[in-house]
Amino acid sequence: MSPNQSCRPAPVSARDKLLEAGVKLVRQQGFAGTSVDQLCREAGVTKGAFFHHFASKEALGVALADYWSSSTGAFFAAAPYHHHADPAARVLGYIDLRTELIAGPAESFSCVAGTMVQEAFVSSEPIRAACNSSILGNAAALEDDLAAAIDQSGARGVTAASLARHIQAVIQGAFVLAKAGGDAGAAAAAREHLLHLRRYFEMLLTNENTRAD
Amino acid sequence: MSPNQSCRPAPVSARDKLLEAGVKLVRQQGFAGTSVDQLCREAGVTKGAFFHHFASKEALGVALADYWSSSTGAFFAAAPYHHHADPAARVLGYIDLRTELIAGPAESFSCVAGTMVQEAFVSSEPIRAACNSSILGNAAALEDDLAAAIDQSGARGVTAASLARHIQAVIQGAFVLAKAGGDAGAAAAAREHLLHLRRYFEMLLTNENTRAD
DNA sequence: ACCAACATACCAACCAGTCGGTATGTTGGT
DNA sequence: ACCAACATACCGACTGGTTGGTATGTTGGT
Repeated sequence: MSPNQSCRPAPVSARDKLLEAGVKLVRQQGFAGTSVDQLCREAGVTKGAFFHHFASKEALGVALADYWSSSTGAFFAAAPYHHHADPAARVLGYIDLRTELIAGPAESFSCVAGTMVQEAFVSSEPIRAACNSSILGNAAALEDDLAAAIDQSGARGVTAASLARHIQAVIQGAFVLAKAGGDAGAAAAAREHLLHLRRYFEMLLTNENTRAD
Repeated sequence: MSPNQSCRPAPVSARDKLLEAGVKLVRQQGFAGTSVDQLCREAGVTKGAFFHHFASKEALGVALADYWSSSTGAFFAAAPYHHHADPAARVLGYIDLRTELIAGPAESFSCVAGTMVQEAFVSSEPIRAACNSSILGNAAALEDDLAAAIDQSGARGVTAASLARHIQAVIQGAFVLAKAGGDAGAAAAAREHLLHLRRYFEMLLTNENTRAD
């Protein structure tokens, strides 16, 4: 869940500017660590505009998760990995695309929903639910391909839903360790986790042992 | 990194009480979302005591990561999985132990360092470094066993250091998704990610193909 | 007598949220 | 073509409560 800033159109309305500011600031400082005033300053709008568009700071959090969902969802839906004929190749193509997207400092490739939910899952049920939908939405987009790949390879003991969620878990974990590691080599280290994930899926979905039965 | 509350001795000094309060509150609300007043209330001490023991809120964050490091480090060092003769069995034993520790609501098994670093990795370099040490400390404790297991199995293309860090990444990712998923079934879903991790390691370290060369 | 370990009282800055107001449409009756 | 009625988008000063942090005690062990 991290197509970077440049692939979204420049925001025009105050609402869009606030959401873009939210993406940037929440990635850097988290949700609680970002004040409404800061968001307004970053967006270049006033507090009046903020509370005209959002009933509360929490409401912006929910809207931010939804905004994140739809912009990343659109990005992956349009990606070329869907064109592979083989379903396993489509799954590996997705993992490769996610790997390529990891570059630069952690705050430029990490996930807004994953960051927000860590702080808000107890204190705000609406934010928790919105972040869950965002992450699960990314997972759901892979389930059909995974189901077909499992079917084709004859892999046993795994379900498409579980594998789809696992991909998201590894990505989120890679983001956490990248943040912890600091700027130098954060992206390279994060990519390595996706490489392990890829190897797991290769063994699971294209191994001759499981394919044979 | 989550031996639960009950396995630590009851805190006596105000400093220890504050650190225990920090574990509980940061897990639930994150670092920025937890105020000094709240920490004092939870610990049953006054603000004077807080600033007697910690120069600032940031200093408590650093101390909290260190406290978390040493208490979890001691827990895993004493765990019985070390007694397996086979190094691969020791690695799988660690993963199994981590799996067993996942139970109840997410705030009772999630990682303080992983939660803190998500918010603080830009705004506080000392906290970022302390959290990184905490996570890497857990990884380092596994490296010798992993190196031996790789050596024994003949697995190629992986290093002990990279695999050790990958285990921590999957654990952190499982925590993020557990928080997002909400109370119902959060633990069971998180355990499933460790099952995928276990399967990866089984294939990598005990597979006849790689073992044969 | 001294000092670490606390407690109490307080402060300036900042917080989320409110409110009265303005500028710029849009709509529908005549 | 005109205008009253209403809607939308935004402004920025303001408020009451909270924030991290400080200054000044008090207490009990040695």
